[in-house]
Amino acid sequence: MSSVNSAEPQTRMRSEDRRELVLAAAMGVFGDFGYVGTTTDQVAKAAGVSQPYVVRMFGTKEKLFLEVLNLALQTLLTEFRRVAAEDVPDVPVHRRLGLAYFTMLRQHGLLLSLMHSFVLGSDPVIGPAARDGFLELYSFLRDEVGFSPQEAHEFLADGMLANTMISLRMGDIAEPDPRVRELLEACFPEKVEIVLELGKLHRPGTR
Amino acid sequence: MSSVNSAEPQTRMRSEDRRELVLAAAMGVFGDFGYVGTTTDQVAKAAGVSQPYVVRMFGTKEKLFLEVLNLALQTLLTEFRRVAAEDVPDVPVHRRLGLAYFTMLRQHGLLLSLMHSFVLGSDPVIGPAARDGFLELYSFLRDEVGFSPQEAHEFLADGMLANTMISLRMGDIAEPDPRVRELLEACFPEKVEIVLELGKLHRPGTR
DNA sequence: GTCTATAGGATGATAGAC
DNA sequence: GTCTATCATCCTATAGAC
Repeated sequence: MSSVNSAEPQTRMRSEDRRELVLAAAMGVFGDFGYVGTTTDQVAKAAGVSQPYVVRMFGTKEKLFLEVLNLALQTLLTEFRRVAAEDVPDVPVHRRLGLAYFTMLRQHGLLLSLMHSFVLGSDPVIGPAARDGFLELYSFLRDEVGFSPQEAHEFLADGMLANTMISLRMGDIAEPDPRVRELLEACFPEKVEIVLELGKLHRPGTR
Repeated sequence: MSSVNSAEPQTRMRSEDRRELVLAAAMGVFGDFGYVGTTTDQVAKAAGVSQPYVVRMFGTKEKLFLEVLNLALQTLLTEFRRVAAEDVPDVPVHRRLGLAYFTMLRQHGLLLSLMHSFVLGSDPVIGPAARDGFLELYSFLRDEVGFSPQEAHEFLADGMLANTMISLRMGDIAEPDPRVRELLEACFPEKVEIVLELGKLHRPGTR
């Protein structure tokens, strides 16, 4: 109810801003360690606030994850919509979406958090949310992009394979196996470097 | 060092047998809840032994998971090898392997445990093991089956999509959305029923 | 809006008996 | 080979001050 006093110390922010900040941090941490593997304290540290404050803002860790999920999915869809609407001759939608997908990998944790939710189908709360999200994505491909069921199938399959290999940190430098490169080359020509780079960047510290 | 006394009570087993029993139970539980989400006590209950005994047998929860992983991968490869060796005219290897994959879904937790490991790339111990496993699978497809990189790509992509949708419990009855069926139909014609059934069967109790 | 202190509830692992 | 008892740790969430 009180308006923001601009003379306050900088550590004080409008709650909207702090919320976004914490959400972004949470997305990164959840992406690295998964829902169960993530501690509200890790999120707090990543956001530069105290652990109880994180809980205070979102109620529970579960609700925080659900918000992250929602944010990730909406961001993905928004970007897809933007790209799909562009009218680029010579480059089919299919390909534009694929490129956009790899661009999203730069948003730390976005696709990884989604992937982690997909694996939580057995959870009574997160499971239904994850299923809804997956279906929303499918419906987008069918209704808005105009993909046939088969086109959607192929697009999703490639997406899940990409997610898996990013989650696996296939680019981890500890793996000099030439097979890694061949595998990535076969799966995502032109995008090998991105995956390899992410394998290095996304190396979180030991818990 | 002592030989088994057959007069012992039935609750006493040869350690090899008990080991296999616990491993099988662990595979199921890990498949449902993931590595972090699984409790050694859940495994113990599923196997009908005490929690400390589970730890005693495998040292740590981490080592137990690594053994489950290894077992799952070897079982999968063994089955693939068997099927690939068959000489069935009119049915290409590609298709035989695909069918075998869905057959493996019956082994509770086998593919799900593998999937959960793939998502743990950031873990300093499980990550490398998971990467090795994935590469072993890829090498099998290339070297033993004779797939081209592109064929391997497609096979793996479909596999990961299948894993994802099984993990998501897409067949959950709480989701009567007709879209679910269309999606499954598009992705895995002929295998829709299996996926739906598993969505129902694999509903674990609340934790 | 944000923090410190802390309660309360798991959970992995150890000790030691049978 | 298997169990009971139990410790030590960690982690979510609450209470309450500033």
